[in-house]
Amino acid sequence: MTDPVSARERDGGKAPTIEQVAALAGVSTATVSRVVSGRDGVRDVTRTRVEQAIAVTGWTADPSARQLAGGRGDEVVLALAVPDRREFGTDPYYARVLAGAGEEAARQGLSLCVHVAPLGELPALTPFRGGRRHVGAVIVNASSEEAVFLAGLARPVVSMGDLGTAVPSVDPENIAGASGAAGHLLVQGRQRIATIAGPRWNPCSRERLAGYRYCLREAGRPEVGESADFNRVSAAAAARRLLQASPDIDAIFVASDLMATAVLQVLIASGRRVPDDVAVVGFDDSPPALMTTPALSTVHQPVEALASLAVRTLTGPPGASPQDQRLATRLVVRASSDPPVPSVRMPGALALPASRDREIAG
Amino acid sequence: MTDPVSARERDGGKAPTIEQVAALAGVSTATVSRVVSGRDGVRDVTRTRVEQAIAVTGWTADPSARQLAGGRGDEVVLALAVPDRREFGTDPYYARVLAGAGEEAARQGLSLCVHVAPLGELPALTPFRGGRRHVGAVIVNASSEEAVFLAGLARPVVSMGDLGTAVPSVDPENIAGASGAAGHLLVQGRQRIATIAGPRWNPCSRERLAGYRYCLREAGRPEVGESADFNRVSAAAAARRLLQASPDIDAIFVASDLMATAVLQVLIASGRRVPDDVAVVGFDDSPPALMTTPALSTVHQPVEALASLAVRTLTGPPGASPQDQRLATRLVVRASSDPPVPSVRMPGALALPASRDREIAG
DNA sequence: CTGTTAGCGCGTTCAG
DNA sequence: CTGAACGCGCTAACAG
Repeated sequence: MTDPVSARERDGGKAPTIEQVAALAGVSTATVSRVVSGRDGVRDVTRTRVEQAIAVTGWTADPSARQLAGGRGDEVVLALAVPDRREFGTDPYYARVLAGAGEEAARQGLSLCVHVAPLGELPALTPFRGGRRHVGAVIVNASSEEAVFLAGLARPVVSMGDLGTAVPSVDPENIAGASGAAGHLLVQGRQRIATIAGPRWNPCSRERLAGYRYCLREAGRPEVGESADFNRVSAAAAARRLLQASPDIDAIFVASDLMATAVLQVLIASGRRVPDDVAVVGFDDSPPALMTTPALSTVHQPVEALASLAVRTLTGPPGASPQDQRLATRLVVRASSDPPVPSVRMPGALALPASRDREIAG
Repeated sequence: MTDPVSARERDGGKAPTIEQVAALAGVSTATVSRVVSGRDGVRDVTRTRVEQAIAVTGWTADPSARQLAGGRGDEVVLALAVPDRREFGTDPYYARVLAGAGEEAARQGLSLCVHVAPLGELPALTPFRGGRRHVGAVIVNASSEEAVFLAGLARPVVSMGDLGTAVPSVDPENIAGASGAAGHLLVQGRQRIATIAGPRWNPCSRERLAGYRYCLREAGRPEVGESADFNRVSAAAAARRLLQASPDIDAIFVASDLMATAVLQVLIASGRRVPDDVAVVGFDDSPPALMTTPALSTVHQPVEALASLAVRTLTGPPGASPQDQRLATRLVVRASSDPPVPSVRMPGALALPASRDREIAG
């Protein structure tokens, strides 16, 4: 669209090298290198001459050559483990992770390389077999065994999802978020609040379950729940089991919005009204929460910001960040849990802890 | 999870080089290179010795060094242009593209680098500034001006979305798909069939509009429609305008499922019943189509397969593929357009052209 | 069939 | 403040 094309055309499709730039500027390649590296110790006149030569030739340092010669990497790896390959395209969570990580990487002038592997097979991915072009990797859904292995390799690793002390991690405040959602249902006067939890192997879903339990226990209410796999099919099955076992529930906290969309459909198919008969609150605040009728109440988690933070942790000075960084969640009340049941209210019920939110689209 | 770690630990964190492998196998580095490149002209005994040495050391060729020396690239670039950065995490289309492209790249032992740019700024992305590590780029939402520019660069480029003769492209059969959707509504006896089209700048949405128009014109019916931007907010606004201008419509073909979820909500909010008063058919067969109540009828397009095909076109011999490769779509009838209105039926109506599909979850 | 040699393009010493 | 020389790890020619 500007110059590089003509530059490339005239020399027969070959990219210019640092040597040509140096020649054109009347300096040595070392000086060009100093200029582009932003190092000091170059006279202003010289620097300007070099910069002009760079502009004229449209030269860009070849990443391969730069890295071979000892330069730092210029790619960050995003390695996602999924139970099923299709899950990547199906669960909006991953797209949000990618959006956040990609934006932060771009801001730092880095490329983002995405790799998807079956659960438990992260270490087999090519990026982990070395290569100096990677500055490090953000890993998603890793087990702690995989994490310790990967942490033993040369490059730094940050996990999305707490893995103990194996590697640094970033996470939403799952316990507080889940407990807040359950509290919201409690305050409405809901009597029998169930949960549909995520899979056991996932640290986030364990924490959300813990938050739900904590809240109900404090309130002296019985826990009732099923667990599912963070996908719609298994969530629908779990919801059916739940209704079968406890037909009298009047609220459900679901560990992800994607699962909640399926739960909603099962409830409606069973003839129940939402929120009148049963209230539903999800977790994530992902796009599907706005697509259902009624729209889903949910616990907002800042997935993009978490992914971005993970990348910054990777590229920042090693050991500078806390072991497990947490970002706040926020309850978003929509039609699926609003208005509260008009009947019973808890004595001394608090005001609703969150603002209402009734957008139809977005 | 096996040897490389110990290998890396004993030599002080430095990766082994081809030279060490060669020494251990008692051959020259050139022979090791031949073995890993799978070239013939190596005695079986020698080859085996080398392979053992590789296994023992846990060596992997450094991609930077390999490329500097003239080897082929090992990354494919996926460059997506979006009107708004957030759209990447919001529209399931992109996740599906990524899933398909990533799977194919992995199958070929290549890495996938994802870059997102604002509409019209694709050429500014770093991958296009050269670098021998890329085998080529798949571009999404490029304009034809951008495409001709990018095609002028060294590496091959394939577009998702027809761009004329600028670059090779892959596409679903938009016209047939859209026309089939409209035909499905026609056959049901729907009287006033509207459309909500996608943005003008997008070739796919232009083709879908053309398919809709073709079908209605053939049937001698009036066209009525609005256009929106492939997002929920603008689709909801378009739906409201449509209902205002033509309150008597009884069917809408929407150019994407994401938009259709918003249209559905607007219809319901307006007091209309779906499908009884108004039938809705979307396009894509993306996950959101299954999340609504009623579930969305839609035109299935094989996004993953298209992305995979785009990658194969890139990595295959240049010029070996047709300029614009098309993959078939398929109408999926769900509750939002089923059953047909019981009232009027067209004389000589055909049988429904597609199988029914009533899954609640997936 | 295999070894030797010569770069690939750049960062980084070390002299000057 | 700047330049000359070296080498990163590998592949591609050519010899043998």
